[in-house]
Amino acid sequence: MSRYDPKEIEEKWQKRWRESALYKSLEDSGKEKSYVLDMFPYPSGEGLHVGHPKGYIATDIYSRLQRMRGKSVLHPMGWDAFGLPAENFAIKNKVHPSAAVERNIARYKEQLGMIGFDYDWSREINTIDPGYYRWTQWIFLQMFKKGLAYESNEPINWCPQCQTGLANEDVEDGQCERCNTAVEKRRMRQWVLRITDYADRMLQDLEALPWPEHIKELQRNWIGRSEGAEIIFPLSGKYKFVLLHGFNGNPSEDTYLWIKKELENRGHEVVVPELPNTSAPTEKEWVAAALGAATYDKNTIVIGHSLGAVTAMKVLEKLDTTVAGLVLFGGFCDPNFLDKARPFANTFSWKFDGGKIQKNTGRIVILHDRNDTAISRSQVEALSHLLDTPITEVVAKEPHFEASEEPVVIHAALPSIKVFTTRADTLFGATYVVLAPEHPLLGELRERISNWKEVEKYTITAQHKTEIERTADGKEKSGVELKGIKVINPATEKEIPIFVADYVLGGYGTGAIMAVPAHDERDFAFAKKFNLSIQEVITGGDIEKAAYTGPGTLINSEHFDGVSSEEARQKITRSYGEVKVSYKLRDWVFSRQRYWGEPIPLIHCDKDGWVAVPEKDLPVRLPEVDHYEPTGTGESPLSNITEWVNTRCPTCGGPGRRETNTMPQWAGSSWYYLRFMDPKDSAELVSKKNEKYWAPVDMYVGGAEHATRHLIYARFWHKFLYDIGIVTTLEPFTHLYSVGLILAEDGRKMSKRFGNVINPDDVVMRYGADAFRVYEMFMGPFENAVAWSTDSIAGARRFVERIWRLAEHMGDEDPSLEQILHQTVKKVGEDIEQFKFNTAISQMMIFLNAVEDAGSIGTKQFSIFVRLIAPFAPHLAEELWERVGEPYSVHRAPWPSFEESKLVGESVPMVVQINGRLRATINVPPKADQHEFQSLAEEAVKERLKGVHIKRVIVVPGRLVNFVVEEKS
RNA sequence: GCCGGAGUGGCGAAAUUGGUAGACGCACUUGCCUUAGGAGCAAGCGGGGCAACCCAUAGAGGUUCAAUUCCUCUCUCCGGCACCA
Repeated sequence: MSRYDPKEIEEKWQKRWRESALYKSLEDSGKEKSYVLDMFPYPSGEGLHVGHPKGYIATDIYSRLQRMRGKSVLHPMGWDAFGLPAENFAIKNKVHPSAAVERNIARYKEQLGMIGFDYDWSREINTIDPGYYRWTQWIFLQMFKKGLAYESNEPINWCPQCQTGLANEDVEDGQCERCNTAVEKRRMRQWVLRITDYADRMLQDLEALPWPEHIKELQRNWIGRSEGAEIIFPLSGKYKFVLLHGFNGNPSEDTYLWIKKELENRGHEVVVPELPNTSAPTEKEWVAAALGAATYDKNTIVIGHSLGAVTAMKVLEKLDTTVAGLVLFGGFCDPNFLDKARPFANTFSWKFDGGKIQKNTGRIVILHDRNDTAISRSQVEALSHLLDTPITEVVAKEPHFEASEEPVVIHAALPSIKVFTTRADTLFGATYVVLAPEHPLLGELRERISNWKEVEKYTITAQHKTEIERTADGKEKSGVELKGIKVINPATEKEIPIFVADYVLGGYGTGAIMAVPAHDERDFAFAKKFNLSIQEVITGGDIEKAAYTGPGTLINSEHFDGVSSEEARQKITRSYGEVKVSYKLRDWVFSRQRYWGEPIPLIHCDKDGWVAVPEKDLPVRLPEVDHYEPTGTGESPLSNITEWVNTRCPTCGGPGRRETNTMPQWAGSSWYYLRFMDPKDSAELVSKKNEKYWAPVDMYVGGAEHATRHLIYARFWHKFLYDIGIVTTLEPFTHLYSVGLILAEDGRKMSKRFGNVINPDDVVMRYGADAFRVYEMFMGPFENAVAWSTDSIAGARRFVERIWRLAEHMGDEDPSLEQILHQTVKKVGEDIEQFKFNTAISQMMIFLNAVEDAGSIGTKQFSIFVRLIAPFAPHLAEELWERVGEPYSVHRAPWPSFEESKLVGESVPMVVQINGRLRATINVPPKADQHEFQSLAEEAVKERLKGVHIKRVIVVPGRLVNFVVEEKS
């Protein structure tokens, strides 16, 4: 037999596999399917190092086993080529990203090709392909249409190095995950995806997933659900309310009477003027009547319902003074109603001076009833835009707030601070309230805050701090009291002070907390520093020394005294607040101010606002440009391409401007696994038929670093696609393993920087692909991080060569090998299923040792063994398969089966113990009965049992006999 | 600080309804073969002891005839989150 020459046989079989399309995936085979997937790479300029293929080898072995088990296998590969890594590489090397990507992909394919993977390359996809990103854009549009994509101006993370906004998930320790630059907070226009709407479902469905526990735990922590209560702390002070009724209304309607009574009960003054000619109102008459009915000053809050809201705005336009608040419920600023036209469309002017209204008003509230029958969403959005005020969406008791009681209006009318707490039981101990520096109420109350300058300075400083500075300042608390205003603790009814402090985060809960210094460590530190009162309300600690955060019994809490904190939490929530759930997960900031990404398919029209690009016009192609460097201004480089930006509004045909931000790196990878099922389909994202056949991914393998990014995003998109009927499974990935890192021989991470990178090409050249594959799988448990060892790979090569030489020792079937062969068949199959490749290989080594001891192996036995090794060393196995005269290909040969009866031999070793200590090992027939085992054991240790008293005998059939003895006295 | 996971020879590790601790491999030692070997073959390889045996799975306790495995406490390492109310 010839010398083992891996290069020769590997090239030979790789060519043959390619030419015979051996690994082509078919959906109409009538077979059971198995979808095995690797997290597809972004093709970086550095090429692969030996760590990258580890996961690919595992899926390759797994998918080959599935194929031999008679399944129809989908094991595809593609490229995640949009995003910062590719773009930064291109900028650095002064090439166009698309050219760089093309070059890098060619290199990757060459490297992957050498290792002998069973990918079906006819299904290759690339996220930068317009035929692909057309569907990425399409998914975004479906989200936009469902209100899951929204425009926001909240402060977000900004990386000054990459010059783009980032999602929460892209920030690690306050640094940009890509370039480790400290991120800043920056207020800018963004598209944001409402991933938090799916938080609960993602959490719930996680439970049943058979994923590794550590990955599930990472996701749970990242989503960070906590149940608590929202409690309203009203601002102290008395107001005069002017309540303006609507079209066809009058002051004695139940709704208005009820609102009036509720406010008066709280000690406020309420005026409800009767507006004239209510079935044929005119702006002139109504505004005059409203102005004449009351004096307006800084203690006035104007409430307007429906047309009364329009009147209220007109009133405010005319005032020279500032009022405390403006509350609009069922309001609008154009007469395009959902249901029917109304006669005042022409008797009111629909021009408003939004700036003036804002200037004349402290606090503006726009209440919109989700079920309103007259007011459309776009009408409220226009109103929101006019007054630069977010919409407060609620569900009224009756549509358009027409029930006899509408508590949401009272809540909105009274200036108050809503806090989120998980410790409602400590409400009586809340001695102050703290707002986050971003809290909108600060600006709204500026007229009434006597130290506004100081407060403003603090908030600006706090918001300009980077996350690193904010946490580096550490546990040292800072903050400023809002002088001149106070809130009322709803439980104690006492006035308590309000602070602004950056230990309260704007993005979490309501951005405001009730501070309970006696029972919260942070509040305790803050109260000590500012000398605030500390009120103990839970027994069990010593609040002189420290906050007590444990459970206990309530004290100083009026009629709740004596109740356990557990129980009080529910009771107090019920009395003073409502149950609420908060998440650490933030909505997904989805815009990037960079060139190399999918254009967001929206057009802005002055008349219609943001309009979706019609589906027939997708994809919105990324324009070819010479200069694509980031602008740094917060605008995407695309904004400079006027001929691309300027377009027509798809709705009205008027002038429109394209959205110039692009999508983040994670967009294309959030659904790519679906496209592999049907990569060429131009009519559908994925055809119903193919989705039904292949989905979900049965086995998914990739790095653990994706647990809180890609795997969260993909699960979110999948659930959305489920909701709109594109996919039929609740989860995208059934089984998941995270691949353990391969470290360099020096124990550090492999990196160009350290000069310790090992290149797979060199390893394959020297040891062969099969030895390389076996070595990587034998290094240790799949999920462990292990250091590369050149010494050890020689062992893998030795193993491969010993198998090669086995072909020289073919003879008659050797019955002595039967038992161990069947054991090996069983173990290798089971271990591959469980990703325990290291023990599968060790079992094959044990078998090989046994064959060498026996001196020869039968042809049939050899053919079984070749099939076992085929997933691990596919080239070697194919060559040996051919040499023993079996028909092409071993990779389509049936996986061997084992016989239960052959797993056990004529005799089995059994342990004999005395007092639990090993005293003999004997061979016994496996099927003997208890007494036989015992007497055989007794015989073996006869001498030792002389002169002792046997108290007890434990017999584990076929395994062990233990004599419990004591010295005869 | 909180939440996960782990700790077994010189090294990677194996061993689960509790039942021979260290399989398999690397490195190492000795010998054989060889002009030569980064090849092959044979033997050895946790510690102590001439031996019978004894000790040993991070440490301490416990349950059990029997514990790497179950329970309690402590220590160390890795990963994640981190002022999340």
